Amino acid sequence: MNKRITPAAGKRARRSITIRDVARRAGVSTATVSRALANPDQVAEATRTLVFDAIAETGFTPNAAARSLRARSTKMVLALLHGIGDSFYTVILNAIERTLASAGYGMIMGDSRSESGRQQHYDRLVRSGQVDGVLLFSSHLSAECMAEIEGKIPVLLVCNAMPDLPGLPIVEVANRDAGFEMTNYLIGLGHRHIAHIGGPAGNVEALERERGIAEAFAGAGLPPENLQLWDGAFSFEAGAAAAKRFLALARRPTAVFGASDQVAIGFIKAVRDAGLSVPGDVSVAGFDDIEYANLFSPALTTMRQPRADLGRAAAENLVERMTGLAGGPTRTRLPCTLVVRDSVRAIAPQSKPRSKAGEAKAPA
Amino acid sequence: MNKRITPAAGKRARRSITIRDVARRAGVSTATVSRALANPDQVAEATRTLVFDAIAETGFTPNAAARSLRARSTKMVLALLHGIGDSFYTVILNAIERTLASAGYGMIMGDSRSESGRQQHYDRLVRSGQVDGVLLFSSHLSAECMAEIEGKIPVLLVCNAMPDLPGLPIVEVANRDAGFEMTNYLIGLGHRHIAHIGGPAGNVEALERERGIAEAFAGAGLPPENLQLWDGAFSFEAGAAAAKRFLALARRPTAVFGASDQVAIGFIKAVRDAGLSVPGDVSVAGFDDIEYANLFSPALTTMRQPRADLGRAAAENLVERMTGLAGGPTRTRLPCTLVVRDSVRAIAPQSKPRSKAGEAKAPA
DNA sequence: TCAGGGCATGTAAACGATTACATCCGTCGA
DNA sequence: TCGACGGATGTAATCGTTTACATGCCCTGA
Repeated sequence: MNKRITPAAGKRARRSITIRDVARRAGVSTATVSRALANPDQVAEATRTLVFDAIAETGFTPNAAARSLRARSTKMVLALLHGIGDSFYTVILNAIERTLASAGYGMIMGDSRSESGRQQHYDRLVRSGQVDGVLLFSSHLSAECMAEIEGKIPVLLVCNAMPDLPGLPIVEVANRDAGFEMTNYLIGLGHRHIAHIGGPAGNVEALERERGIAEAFAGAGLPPENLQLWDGAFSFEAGAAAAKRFLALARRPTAVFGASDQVAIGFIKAVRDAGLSVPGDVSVAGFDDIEYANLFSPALTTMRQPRADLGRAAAENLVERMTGLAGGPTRTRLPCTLVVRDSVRAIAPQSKPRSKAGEAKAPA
Repeated sequence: MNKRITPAAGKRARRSITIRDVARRAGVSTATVSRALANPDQVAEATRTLVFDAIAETGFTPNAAARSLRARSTKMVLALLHGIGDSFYTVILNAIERTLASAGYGMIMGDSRSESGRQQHYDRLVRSGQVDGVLLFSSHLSAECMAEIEGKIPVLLVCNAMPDLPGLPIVEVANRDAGFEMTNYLIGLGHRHIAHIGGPAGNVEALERERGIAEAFAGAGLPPENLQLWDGAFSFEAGAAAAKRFLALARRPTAVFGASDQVAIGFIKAVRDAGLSVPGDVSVAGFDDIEYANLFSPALTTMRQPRADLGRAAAENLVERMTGLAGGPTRTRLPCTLVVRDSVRAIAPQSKPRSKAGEAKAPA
């Protein structure tokens, strides 16, 4: 009953506990142990407890490498970002990790900034069969790599459509609708002259929003020249740059809509440094609803992206694909919600002497 | 010379390209291919090019599972956090990923919040030999797991000393010095009544800082009752709670030092909601220098933690341990730097009628 | 001429699981 | 009573590398 430890045992590098040890101890074959672990109801009740006891006594944990080698599956997912530091993604990642873990998957995090052959590093990672699935946030694998794993390893885009990868499934936000709703809100508050600070050049998500913005603008019968769509980026700096542009304008928009909260905050800071007040002199809306949106002064009116939901949806969708269960929808769009705070205000009705006789709502 | 593809080849699930294929193509043995890859100078020049050509032609990538199984090393590291969403850690993680990747390691990110057997999940991950090293941020592996991997898999703490795990190597910031320096700075500005909003109960890092604070206070010959060390946490809410406490005080400190920027911001928000101004009525300093410290109004005076350096140091240290190269120092403390912005101001010399005759410096 | 020492390479045994196939045994229906 | 069947288990091949050991060769020094 008691295990004797041979005198030499302490000396030699102790071999790890394998399925054989368990099998021997339980008096069964390794096949039975493996089955007891993978399909418990395939082995007889009595044998099963025998096996589980032996496992508990030996402290056995199946070796992941051996398992992967034989079963051709690693239970790992690669999440590839472009800059891990971006606080927007952390909430999404959090939800992804949670969902993956409860499905038994681990998450490898990679950053594909191109310096020092980083992309090559992650190419190799997936080509060497180290992951069962890939989540692409704002970055690519190489084209060859994508071609090689096509049909073998599922790839899913998160919040970042890629025009050059049309076939890939994607989980994102209903960008058009979000742009539409925010613009309607601004128009409803009396704003007739609006600017949007866009995302980085070519960003499909931001373009979609602009589409929604333009549609709302046109839908309200406002003249297109009153809508300015500036190019930008999702950064603070882009907000500051837009502010410079804004301040130089002879006739300034009464409301500015940023492609992200960071942009909006950067804009507000810069515009305030120039002596203007927000929302006194100009209303500013953001996008995303990051943590600081509510802590900033003025607290930011913004469109909330349901980041936890996005993460969960992405992970669930990917898991379905990895387990071969048909796979969820190929394009998932979750709705945003308008969050009203202090950085946007209704416009005083002393707006420009209007030549066209439009509406004439009574001010509050 | 040309490879003929058998008619059936398209039908059957195509076997992956193995080292055998390369060996056959190059006319050498698999051992030679393996050697050409691992120790290029062990094989003759001519053979080497033969092998590399064959690799290029076949598009071979070594299978990670097989390699790990045989070589007993996965080139993977687990970074275990307690809440991935914490923006403080993302910069550190960024640096870690960068450093690990350039050393050929991948990074698995895990969150050990205890819900739904998460800890068990990551215990299993490391026990199954899936990683070569572990970085612990603010969380534990189970005690049994720690015992099991002791001496086999290096574990390193990052910015989070654990009183119950005394033996582990750690990379952190020089907390005592940081507390000391900030306090001296405040005292130098004329503050004689200071409060510190501490970290969560039992947090060693925050306690170290308090030690530095108390030493600076005592060193300046100030009465200990003028220093208040409140318990708290690193969150916004903790800042707001501290504000409530602060506002209820009959005689309020003139400077409040938060254990994190989030705490400081939470404090400022709450105190301002109550009608006070910062730094007009009370000076507030933070800790960390997160991104928003500079964007907040007033821009936060704070101690900067060199997060990128911390990450790099941690990763480098761990890599040394994993490769068996003796291993870096067991306790690394990087210095913080004082960042002066707008939330702290020199105190007007109309301070309380002092009973004790202390110093009598001339005001500026 | 030959032993011996390197070097380059090949042979084949691991690594530790999964799983197709074989085997055994008890039961049931005819 | 016998054959068929099916459930539980065992046997052994397999996954794709790495690496200890063996081999063959050339060269050098005695």
